[in-house]
Amino acid sequence: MKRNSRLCSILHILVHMAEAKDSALTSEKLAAFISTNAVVVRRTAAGLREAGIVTSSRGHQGGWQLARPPEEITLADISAALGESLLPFSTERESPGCLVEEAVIAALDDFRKEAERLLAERLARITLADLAADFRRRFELIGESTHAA
Amino acid sequence: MKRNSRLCSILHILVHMAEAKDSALTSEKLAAFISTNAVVVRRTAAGLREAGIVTSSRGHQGGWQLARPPEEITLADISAALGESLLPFSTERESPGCLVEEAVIAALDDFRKEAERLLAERLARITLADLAADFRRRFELIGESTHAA
DNA sequence: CAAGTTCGTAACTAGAGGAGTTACAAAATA
DNA sequence: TATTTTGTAACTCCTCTAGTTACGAACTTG
Repeated sequence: MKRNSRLCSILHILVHMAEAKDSALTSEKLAAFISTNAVVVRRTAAGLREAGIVTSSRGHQGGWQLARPPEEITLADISAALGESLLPFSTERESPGCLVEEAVIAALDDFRKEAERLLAERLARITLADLAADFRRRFELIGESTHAA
Repeated sequence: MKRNSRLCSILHILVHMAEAKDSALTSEKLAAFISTNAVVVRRTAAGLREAGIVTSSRGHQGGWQLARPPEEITLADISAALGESLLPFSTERESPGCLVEEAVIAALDDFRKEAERLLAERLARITLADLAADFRRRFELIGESTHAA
């Protein structure tokens, strides 16, 4: 898993979970989908579990599943669960008391607030089911997938 | 200068330049405003110069100035000159041929495109002159600034 | 023209952050 | 009970970026 591609990787494995329907997928299998390590998957997926997006179970036949139907999971939910802002610029005080800095920070904070609202609104329109449907459309057109769900 | 605060820092020194009107500010002075090193300022400001936002001159009385009136410099110009997307998530292929991945990447790329358009549109509404005006408003209210322009 | 300023840039160091890895305990199931 | 699988801590490794040092080039002023 390369840098800054967390959202992309997570969506990838979540769509695989959506396709797997009622059977659980192990961290090991999920990790293979995105060419990474099982521990990395558990680590990241733990955040999704806390957000109520996936569930995990141990032991035989254990693994990961969606906690609710993919129609009810939006990209906004997932993005929020990852806990990082999509706009990761920071507005930290460097020169306490400088009024120029205060004006700049005020403007940027306003912008960030508005921008995050806009982005979340857009992301909330896309569900995991939409992605899964697009996958199936591609599958029917081309007829193969290197690693089937 | 702390991580991910480049836009904020750059705006800070640009507003100082706007306030300095026709006299050039040295890298040394600009660096002090944002508690960093003169070389770091030159490095970053070089990008702004290439984008036609600032000019630099060497020797006595040399330093940095805005290349055009602050009314004509928008935050969108500056953000673009910094060369980094405000949405730094990446969509790299991990599993070539996987149709799930293709569907995810297609959706994210669409989202990114639309999001960048929206953000640029918002940033284009704010000019350096707006920030400078807000600074002066604050200055008149409180009446002091720890490091005057 | 000489002295002093200031930028331009290359080269290196240092530190932070995140992924990858190993190891092992805990829980679940067959 | 044996096996599977998650949970998590601890560590290494890699990459990115800021910070720093050093020195040459360009410019101004007296």
